[in-house]
Amino acid sequence: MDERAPPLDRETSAALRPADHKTELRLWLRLLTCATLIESGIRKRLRETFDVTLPRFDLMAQLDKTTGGLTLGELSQRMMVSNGNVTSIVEALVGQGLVDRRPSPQDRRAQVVSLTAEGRRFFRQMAAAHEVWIAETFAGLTPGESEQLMALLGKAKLSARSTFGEGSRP
Amino acid sequence: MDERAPPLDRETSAALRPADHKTELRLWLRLLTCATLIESGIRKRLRETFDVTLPRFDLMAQLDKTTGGLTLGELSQRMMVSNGNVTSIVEALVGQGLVDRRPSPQDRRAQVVSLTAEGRRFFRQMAAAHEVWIAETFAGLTPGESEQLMALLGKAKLSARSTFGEGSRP
DNA sequence: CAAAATTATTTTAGGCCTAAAATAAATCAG
DNA sequence: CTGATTTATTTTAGGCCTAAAATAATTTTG
Repeated sequence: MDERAPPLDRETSAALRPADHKTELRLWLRLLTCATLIESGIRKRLRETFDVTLPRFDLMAQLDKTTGGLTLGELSQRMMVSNGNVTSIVEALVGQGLVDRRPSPQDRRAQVVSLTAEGRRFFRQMAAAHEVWIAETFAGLTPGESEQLMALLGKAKLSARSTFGEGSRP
Repeated sequence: MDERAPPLDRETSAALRPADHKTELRLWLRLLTCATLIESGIRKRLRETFDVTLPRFDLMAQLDKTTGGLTLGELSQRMMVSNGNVTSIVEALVGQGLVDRRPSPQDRRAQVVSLTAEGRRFFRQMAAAHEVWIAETFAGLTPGESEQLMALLGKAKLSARSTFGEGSRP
């Protein structure tokens, strides 16, 4: 009996070899590069123009979207950062007088955070500039392309969520 | 003479009002959410499976792509992080015996960093798992969609680079 | 009701990250 | 060649971030 294995055809050997996923890898790197590039740019402009950090801006943005404030836990979930992290950012913003923090009337464990009048004024000013910067960032895409990108990222988000589980932010 | 201004038609009033860029804003938030979601997932798996941090994995990935190593400056540029940051990550990896650092023969200011044999072995093992995780992450997209997303992110990258200036990584 | 489990937050230890200042070596200009 | 500039890295000060442990209040369960 012939002991040698028969030669494998192309399909079979490809199926046995661990599939390579270079395409997905490149896609991930490109997505990450885009995000990092924009994030650094925005961070720099916020610092230079308003002397504010990006996490503080983000936190204020969450508060500006609501009426009546948010608890630390809600902030943590929406910002997709850890609980303890929110504690310290809020601490800093309270120190700057931009944010208010008081115990929840319903739940004595919880703290409700909201923008002060000054905080809201300041945030709105920053938000206006921020909006223009972001528009500039994507100016190289036609409206149709932006729409497509939005849709594809929506699919990617669902796909990623299903592999890594819920990571908050609706 | 009639003192009242004539009523503005829809086009004109839209042109006078500062344009709103809610679409681009939503696009940016979605891009950021995707990146954060995937990054957190990968970070967690790297920690649980290999007890390694993402920045260390990234640094080793850069080294694995080259022969002959990279200087700290090259690493900093390719990883899109600050110089001082690279110094400390390399420091940690040298301590773990995964990476080698020695003065450049050409330039006495520069240090050349490369993977040790153990580092390369370990990285290759991680890279195999990482590749599968990323493939899983994008499994919800058809090949055609991945290709489209890749192209659109390419345009977005160019556009962002042109507004924020070069942020390295080709 | 009281013990157990859950939930909201804070604390702790440690790593990542940046900007800006400080070193030190290489290159340039006269 | 020498002073001035540029380049590669390190150091410093401070902020962000996480995981895990600790508190404290609420809810669930037996």
